[in-house]
Amino acid sequence: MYALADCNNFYASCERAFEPRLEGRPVVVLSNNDGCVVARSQEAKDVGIGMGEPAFQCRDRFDRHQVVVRSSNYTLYDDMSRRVVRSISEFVPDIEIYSIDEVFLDLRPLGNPVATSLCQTIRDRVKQWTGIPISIGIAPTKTLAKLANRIAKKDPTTHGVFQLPKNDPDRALALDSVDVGDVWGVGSRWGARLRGLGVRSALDLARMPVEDLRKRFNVVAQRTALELRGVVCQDLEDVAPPRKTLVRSRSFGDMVTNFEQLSEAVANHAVRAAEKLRSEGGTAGQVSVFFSTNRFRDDLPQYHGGGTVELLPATASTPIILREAMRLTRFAWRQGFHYKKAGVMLGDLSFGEIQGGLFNTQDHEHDDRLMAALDEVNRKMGAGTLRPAATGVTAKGWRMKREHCSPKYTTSWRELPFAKT
DNA sequence: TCTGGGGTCCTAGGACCC
DNA sequence: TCTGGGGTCCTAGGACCC
Repeated sequence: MYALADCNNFYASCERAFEPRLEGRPVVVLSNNDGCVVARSQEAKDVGIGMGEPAFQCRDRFDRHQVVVRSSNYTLYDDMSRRVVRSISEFVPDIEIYSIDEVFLDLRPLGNPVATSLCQTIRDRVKQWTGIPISIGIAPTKTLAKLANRIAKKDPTTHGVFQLPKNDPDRALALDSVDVGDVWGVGSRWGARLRGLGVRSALDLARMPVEDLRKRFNVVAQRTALELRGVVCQDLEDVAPPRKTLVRSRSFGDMVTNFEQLSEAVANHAVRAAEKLRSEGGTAGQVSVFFSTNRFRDDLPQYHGGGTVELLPATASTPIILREAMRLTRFAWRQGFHYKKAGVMLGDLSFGEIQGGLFNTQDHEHDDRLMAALDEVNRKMGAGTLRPAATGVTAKGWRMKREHCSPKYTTSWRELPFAKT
């Protein structure tokens, strides 16, 4: 048996955990740049605010229902996520961290009869220790655990924990209650195509001939259907496979029309990407730069530019990555467009042993020591204390909007919450 | 005026190898 | 009348996830 523990309305719940007065009120959290709604409390869902809706289209509803609006505070959410995971690991050692708000649990070593009551205990403790409400679904495959979790969230009689029934008629009933588009692995495109074939529910999908799915869709769709039948196709990944790419990108607060501002933004992304890569102990064999205009502005000419170069030898050195990123930017730059977004992607990553080139006689020790010193200063004195001049000093034009951000309650001494007596 | 950011996997087709 | 067989690697596009 597997279980999926999923935090309810995670970002909104994090905001609430430190501001109890938000309990019972509609709360939404916006994406970077205060652009779209990315999390909603139950009350916000109830007044019809959709996932992913642009904030400016919700303004009236925000006012009408006195919705509490927050910019996203990933420093807080990352730390709260860590706390939730640590709490769950006290009870179940074999886990897979699937996303910032989801954890798969391997219940196989534990035996079946205790599963539901154990998960009920986990749910209560996580709430008590972190303030975050979670729901847990229990089933023989990950896809079914996802489905069971959905039922645990929707049906109040489950009290947040639902184990998929073992006997056939009851299980069929549960599967039939879930829309095919809500199955893990079925997105909006496949959902529409499946409905066109008369497949409405998770049960219909489970009963579809898998060879058909393989032919019409692909092997991923076939696996999804098998998992719905209780055939394990995806095991728990308790050690995370090394990442293959690392991206840092942002939309700009305002449109950018001149080269200096754009290259400043790219420089910042390059520096942050290199820092992140070093913090994970990796090196990159490839760096890409990309920038683009605002795709929603049909009245303006569109342009997507960028390029990629190899890094030989692979490196995580800020000066080298920055130099290459700046070269790519100069090369791909076109005058006369209104730019809205830029980013840097590091690829061909390796972790552990660095691949040395046959003709590489360069000495990296100097660079490694320099980067270690840089990271140490920034760790002690605050991010960005030491940085290349190319990253600029004003962030004019491209700085992102973040007008409703809560404090870093759990990671900054200066921002600790106060309890008033 | 205002529309996020960061990932993975699969498939098909083309280039290239012997 | 007639033009092999078997492979790998890379890329772009499309789908999915949170």
